[in-house]
Amino acid sequence: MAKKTILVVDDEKDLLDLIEYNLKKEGFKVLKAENGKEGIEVAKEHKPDLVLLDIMMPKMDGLEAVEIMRKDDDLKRIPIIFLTARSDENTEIEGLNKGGDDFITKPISTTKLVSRIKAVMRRFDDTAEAVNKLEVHDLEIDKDRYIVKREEQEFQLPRKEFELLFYLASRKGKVMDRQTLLNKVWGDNIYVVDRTVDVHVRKIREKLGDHYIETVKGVGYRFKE
Amino acid sequence: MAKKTILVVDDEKDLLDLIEYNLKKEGFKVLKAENGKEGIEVAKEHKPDLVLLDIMMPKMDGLEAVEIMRKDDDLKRIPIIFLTARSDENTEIEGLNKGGDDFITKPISTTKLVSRIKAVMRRFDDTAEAVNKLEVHDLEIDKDRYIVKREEQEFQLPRKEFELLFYLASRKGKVMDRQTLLNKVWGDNIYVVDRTVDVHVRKIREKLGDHYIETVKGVGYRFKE
DNA sequence: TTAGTAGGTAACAATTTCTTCATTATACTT
DNA sequence: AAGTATAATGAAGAAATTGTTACCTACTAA
Repeated sequence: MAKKTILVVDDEKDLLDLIEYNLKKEGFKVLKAENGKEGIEVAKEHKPDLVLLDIMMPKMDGLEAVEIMRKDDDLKRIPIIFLTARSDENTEIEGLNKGGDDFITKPISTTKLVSRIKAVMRRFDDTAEAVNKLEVHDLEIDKDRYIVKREEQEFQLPRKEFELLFYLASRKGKVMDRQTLLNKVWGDNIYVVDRTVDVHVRKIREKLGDHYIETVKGVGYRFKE
Repeated sequence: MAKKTILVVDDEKDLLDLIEYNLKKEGFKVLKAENGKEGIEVAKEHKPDLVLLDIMMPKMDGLEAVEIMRKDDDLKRIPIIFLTARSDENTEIEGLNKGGDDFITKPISTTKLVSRIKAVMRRFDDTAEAVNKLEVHDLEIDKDRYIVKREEQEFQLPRKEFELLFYLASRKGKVMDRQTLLNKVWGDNIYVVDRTVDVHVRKIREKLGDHYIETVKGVGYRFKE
C-alpha cells in the first residue's frame, strides 16, 4: 500500500515536531500547518489521507476549519481527528457534531495516537475507492467515473472497451491471451468468438491511439510498459 | 431516510435497557444481545447499522466478537463502538487495533453517547445528515427544505426525485448503478423494478434540464463533474 | 367524491453497443 | 520470396440498453 499522508495542524511547534517524529517513525508521510487557514490550504493542495486538527489555534480554530472542510467537495471525505488540551466534554461534542471523526485529548501517548489513527483510517480504506484509479503513462483510468483522461482531455469509452482497457492496464506489461481476456472481462460463462477481442482493441486504439496496447502475435495483447 | 438500527451488546441488563430507552428516544431502532455469541447471531440476521459492544462479557467477550465480525464479509463494514467500564488504556488500544471504530468508557451521558454514535455513523453513512446543503454547478440542493435552487429560482422536487438527485450530487462524478441507487435512495429491502430509476432521472431532467445527470450506458448514472 | 400528486410498472421506440464475418494487411516460417 | 498463420479493418445485423410515454394505484386535500 502507498504511504499514507497525515496533515497535522497545531500552533504549538514543539508538539508539531514531536508528532511528526513519531508518525514518521510509524511510516507515515507528514505535512504540517500552524493554523486552520494554513491547514486548509495545505489540505487542498496535497489531499492528505487524514487530518489531525488542534481545536485551539490562532487565525482560524479547528472547529471553523472543519466546517469549511466538510463543505468542500475535495476535502469533505478526509477523516479528521481532533486534538485538544482541554478535557471539556462540551467542546468534544461540538467537535464531533461538526464533523470530526474522533477526538483525542492531549497529552497522549504515541502508541495511543497511532492506534487511533489506524482505526480511523482502516474504516475509510474499506469504503474509499480501492484500486479503482489507474495511472499509466499519460493516462488516468478511473473506474469510478468510467472515464479515461489524458492531459485534461476526457474519453468516454463504452463499457466493454473501458473494462478491457482497465484490465490490460492493471496488468501492465503482461501479455494476456484472448481467452483469458474473455474470461476476465466478459465473464466466465459467456460465449463469444475470441476475435471479438480484436475488434475492441481496435476501437480503443482508434480512440486513444495505438501506442498503448501492443499485439503479441500468436499470443495475445499487452499494455505497453 | 430509513431508520438506523443499532445493536447493543452488553451483559448488564439494566444498562442494556437504559441505552435502549435513550437510543429509541433519539429515533434509532434498537436490537439487544447479552453476549458476543448472541450479538454475532443477531448481527448476521439483521445487519444493524452500528454495533455498541461491551468488552467484558461472559460466553464471548467483545474483542473476540470483533475479530469474528471483521472476518465476516457481511459484517466487516459495520461500525463498532466499544463500551467498557474500565478506563484502562491498554484495553482501549487493543480494541481499536482489533477493528473497533471508537471507544467509550462507561458511565457515559446520553448526549455524549448519541453524539459519538452519530459521528461514527456519519463516516459510514452515505446519506449522512452531516451535509444538508450541496452546492454543485449552479445548483444549490437543500435537504432541509427539499428544495433545489438555481439563480433565485426554486424547484420543488418530489421526495424520491430529490433524494435521487441529492445522492447523485453528493457523489459527483461517480457512476452509480441502478441497484446501488435503489439501495441507497429507496432502501435496502425495497423491491422495485430497477428501471424505476430511469423514470425518476427523466423527471429530474425534465425539471432541471439534462445537463446534470449523465448516462453511462451499461453501467448507470453519474452527476456531471 | 373528485382532483391532484407521487410513485411505480409496462410497452415500445430510439439509440448505442456488441458481435460476427468477410476482406485486406501484416508478420513469421521455411 | 512464397506460403501460411495471424491480426487489422470495415461494415452489417443482432443484442442490449435507455428514453419516453401512458397508465395504474395509493394517498391527500379540497
